[in-house]
Amino acid sequence: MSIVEIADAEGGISLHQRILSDISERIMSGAWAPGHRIPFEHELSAQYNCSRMTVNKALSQLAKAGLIERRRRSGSFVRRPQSQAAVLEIHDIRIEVEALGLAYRYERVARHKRRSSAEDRALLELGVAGPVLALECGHFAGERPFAHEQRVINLAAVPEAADEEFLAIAPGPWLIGRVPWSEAEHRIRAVAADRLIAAALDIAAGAPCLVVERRTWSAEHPVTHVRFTYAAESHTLVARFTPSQG
Amino acid sequence: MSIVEIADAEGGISLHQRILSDISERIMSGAWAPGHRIPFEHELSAQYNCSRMTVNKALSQLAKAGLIERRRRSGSFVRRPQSQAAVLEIHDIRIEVEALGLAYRYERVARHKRRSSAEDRALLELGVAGPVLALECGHFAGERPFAHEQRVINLAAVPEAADEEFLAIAPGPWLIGRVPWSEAEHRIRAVAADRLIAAALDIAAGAPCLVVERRTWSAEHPVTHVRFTYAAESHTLVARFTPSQG
DNA sequence: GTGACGATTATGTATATACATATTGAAACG
DNA sequence: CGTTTCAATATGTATATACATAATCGTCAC
Repeated sequence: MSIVEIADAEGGISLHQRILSDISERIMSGAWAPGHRIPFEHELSAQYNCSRMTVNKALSQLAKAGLIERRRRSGSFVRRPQSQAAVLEIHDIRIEVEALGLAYRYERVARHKRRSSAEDRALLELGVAGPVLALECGHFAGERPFAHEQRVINLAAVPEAADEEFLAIAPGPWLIGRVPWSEAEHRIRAVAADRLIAAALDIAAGAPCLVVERRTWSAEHPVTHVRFTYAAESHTLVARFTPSQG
Repeated sequence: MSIVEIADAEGGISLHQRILSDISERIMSGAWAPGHRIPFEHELSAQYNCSRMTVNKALSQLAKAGLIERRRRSGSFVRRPQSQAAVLEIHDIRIEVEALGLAYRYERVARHKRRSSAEDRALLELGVAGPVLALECGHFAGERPFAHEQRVINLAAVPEAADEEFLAIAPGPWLIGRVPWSEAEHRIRAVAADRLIAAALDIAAGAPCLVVERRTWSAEHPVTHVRFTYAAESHTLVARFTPSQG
């Protein structure tokens, strides 16, 4: 939960949330500039006529969200937000397509079980060779191709995947909920469609495409690498951010 | 012997953090699957031989982080990860170029002060007409164009910008630190280079480009809209996500 | 049966209190 | 004069307690 969300809920809510939103309001508006020392806990507890614990709860949350910095014996100070971090939501393609009011269709194009090639190992950042499942899938919005999916699953990490054909269910939704993932990395870039992608998306070769690659780890073990390719017009990623590092 | 002394001897960190990490460990590893009911506060406080408040602090943080869901009278349950959100870090272009080991150069191409056009108001999501500053800038890595910047600044929100030529400093760094921003939105997509962009980036017209658009607000007021266009090969956005531990 | 109602239970919030810890500034001392 | 020591102070963590709130369960009257 971001500070803004916390701050937004200003209605009939708990006292420590009110204190939190009051303070974040003053920081956001610039009334308390970076470096400003905010009142001590005992001052705020006097102002709000509450215990120090209640103030402490609010200030601790502000500190964890990165809005303020706390120093023993010195007090709490407004921080300047430094890293521009955006929260990028990546939705299920089915949801995305249906949100556009179009019929979603999924199609498994190809499925190969094999020992990992050097390329597979590079994609998965896998040290040793082992069995992998390579998948190629199409996602359609109405009759038009929406996205093309190329995926490699590390069967050492997800052995159950070897028995799944992925004809009815896409590998993304299948993996979610089955494999608890601990880390993920996205790479987003623009590319020109090669012949394979052009055919799959029914666009001209060389046309611009948005590529989203995702690598997922579960407890240090590489799970899967997936590359989604979207035709340029069909897709925009939207990310929102607030100055907090919540 | 106090609880604090025990905790200090075992981990060095605080007790509620230890409880928090113990639980999130079990969730991540899959030992506690989604839907699993985690022990009640009073059970955990007995297990850890601490007060309910300490357990409550840990569980509240897990709930805020989205790892568990709490229901009165029923208990706390492991949640299924639903929205795949990634933290997308967007760096200063200078930093980015210099990280590649290349010399950074900035160039202001054009600067116009004008009343906002309908297009400007659409970009800024501005209701009423008012003065804006339109800028066009080039960012270079070595001798090669790296990114092209097209920006509109709402002079009603940032009047000081009217007196700045932006010849020596890029508008991005200038704005950061001067305007406390409260919210921003990114849109990321792939486009084919039009003639203007092709000339600016020294690529062929129609070549794929990555476009990052950013809109910034400060306390409900639109501040700026900026569009960065990168040649496809020159740029990849990277986003990482680790389920947080509150 | 079934609907009303109260008991039970788990979480949510807040309190007063206590002691730990880090840091600052000033006093004491060699 | 410089260094050490110590007290003051603000935050950090934990406790025991209290009452509020929401949801669920069982009982009892109708």
